[in-house]
Amino acid sequence: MELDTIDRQLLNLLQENALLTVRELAERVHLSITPVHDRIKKLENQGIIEKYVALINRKRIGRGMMVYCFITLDKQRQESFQEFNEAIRQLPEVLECSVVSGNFDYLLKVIVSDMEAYNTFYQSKLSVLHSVSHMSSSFVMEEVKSTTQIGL
Amino acid sequence: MELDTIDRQLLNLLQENALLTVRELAERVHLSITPVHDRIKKLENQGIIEKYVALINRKRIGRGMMVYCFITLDKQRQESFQEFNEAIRQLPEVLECSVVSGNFDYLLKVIVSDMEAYNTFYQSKLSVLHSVSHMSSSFVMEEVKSTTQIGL
DNA sequence: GTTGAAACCGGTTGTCT
DNA sequence: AGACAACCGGTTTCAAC
Repeated sequence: MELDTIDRQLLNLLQENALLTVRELAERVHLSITPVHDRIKKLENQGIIEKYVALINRKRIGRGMMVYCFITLDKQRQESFQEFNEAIRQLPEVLECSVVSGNFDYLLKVIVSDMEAYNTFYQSKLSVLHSVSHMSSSFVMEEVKSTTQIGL
Repeated sequence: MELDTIDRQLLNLLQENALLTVRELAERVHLSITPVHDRIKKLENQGIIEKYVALINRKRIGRGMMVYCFITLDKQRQESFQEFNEAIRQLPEVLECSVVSGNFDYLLKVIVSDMEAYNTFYQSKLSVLHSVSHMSSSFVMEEVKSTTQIGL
């Protein structure tokens, strides 16, 4: 169950590039192919490695705008959160949504093509949700860092 | 340069699962292997597909805490932003960092093991940066949605 | 665009130490 | 647990249509 140094190295390498061959991985961690193969399968079966995905460049496919959205719900109704969560999961523009502590209830990361698209999204998909009581938007002007790699 | 329906389908499929074989992809988009192979290579060469990575479950490797951090810089000094950007890129705990519009300058997504680790990170790595003038933290209590897939 | 063939390479498995 | 070898299935390239 516990990860040793080799496992951590493998996870670091695979988070960087999932196409590395078992042979290459084996060379980098100074083991032979078999144990590396077994370790990777184990990490997959344990659910530590969740999936392998392609990351695409959003700007090159016309998704130049990224916006963080802060939302507060009307907490009068008990079912507000459930309803809101389910609605959000259906929206492809929302890549991340978390319930957070602080001055608002939710923090969303939204990706759209431009300001016009954001306006449409905002007015016809977000503000339309009954449970929303307050919203505010913060537009991304520069991405200083963006990675999926959890350092180990 | 423009993406057609087939390209978008391929990107959707590969964003969901990068291990799909060319044969499987070909079946799903109703083409033969050759053009699908060529299209994928083209998307890679154009930089539309940036990389293939393994996504790992942070909770299963002891990174149970996620925090959004809002930072305002002291703008007296011209070089503040450059310095801060470079410092942030070196911190493995910071997965995302953006310059944003609104009441603060930066929004960071930070991943650590627990509150103690966050406290250490906060005090010895963030507040230590000269350019920082104000900080506030918002702790993630529930991840409603978390995906890398940009819907096409 | 499609099909089919060939070469090559990596994953996978079994067996050995 | 790690090393070695054989097999299978995939990718990749090519030719022809």
